[in-house]
Amino acid sequence: MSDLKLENRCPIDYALEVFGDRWTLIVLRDLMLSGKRHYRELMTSKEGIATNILASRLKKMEADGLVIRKHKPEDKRQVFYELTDKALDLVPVLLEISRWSVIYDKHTAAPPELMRRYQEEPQQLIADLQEAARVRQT
Amino acid sequence: MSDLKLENRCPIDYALEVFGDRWTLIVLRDLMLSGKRHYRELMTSKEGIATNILASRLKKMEADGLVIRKHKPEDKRQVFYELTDKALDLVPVLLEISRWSVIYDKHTAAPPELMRRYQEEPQQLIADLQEAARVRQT
DNA sequence: TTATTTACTTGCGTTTTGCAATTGAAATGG
DNA sequence: CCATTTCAATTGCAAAACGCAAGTAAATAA
Repeated sequence: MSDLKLENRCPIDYALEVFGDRWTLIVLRDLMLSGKRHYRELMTSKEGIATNILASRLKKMEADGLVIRKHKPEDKRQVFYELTDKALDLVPVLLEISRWSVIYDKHTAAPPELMRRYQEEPQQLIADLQEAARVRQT
Repeated sequence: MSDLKLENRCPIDYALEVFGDRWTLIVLRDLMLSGKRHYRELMTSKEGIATNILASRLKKMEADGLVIRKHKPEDKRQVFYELTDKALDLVPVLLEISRWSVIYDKHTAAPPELMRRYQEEPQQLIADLQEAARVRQT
């Protein structure tokens, strides 16, 4: 309904539809690289996401197959968001973006050790970050 | 003035400020991979960018050091946008995003030959695309 | 000298965002 | 138990961004 040209879509265009807004990538970063899993944790990012925006983005991310919304059995109030393979496969994109930012932002706060590892053994770092994210959510 | 926390900025956050909106990445794609250089060419993207939005984005991209606005000597009406190294260094990001989209969008329109080359000799492909873009704008 | 092309700008209605207050369900404390 | 707190949102509203159509200025073409 919302998209009239489902066939032959440019890959950049598809990516923009899924995570091409100010907040989705911030949420993905926090889930994938900062180990956050709960709504209240995602609220604490220093970029200051508004609660209604966070809720709407998480809903869209679930619809797009990036996260799975689950309740904690021992406390049914609490919800945690599990990353799918589709989301975890964005780790290389996040790292490549970071590489670029480190070069061009003189005030960058990227962890030097992380970027050094990305330069020296990118494949291993990617696998490690994905594995770490997977372990967290079980 | 606009950014109060210039120091210690997350690399993802910096990237979002520079090209984290629906249209900047579309314009960069057209300039870098489709060989467009003129305003009128950028207007023809099938995503349908509005003329005022394109103008405002080009202005911001110039302010952010991604493009340089130049007049054609032989026709002073015409303007062309030259990519800086800062922009050309986003080629790996565009390719990595494309790699992801090709996997997860079943209606992808990515050129298969391009993606095959990216898999087999990524560094050479990146260099070739950057060189091709550089040659176009002189 | 009139028409056309090019690269925008302006005006305006619609949509999205940001902020604050509120809600409802579930757990916790007294 | 019953009141309070926690958690994950939702709602209402003002402000900003966006999308569309029309208009403008400078340069070239006819």
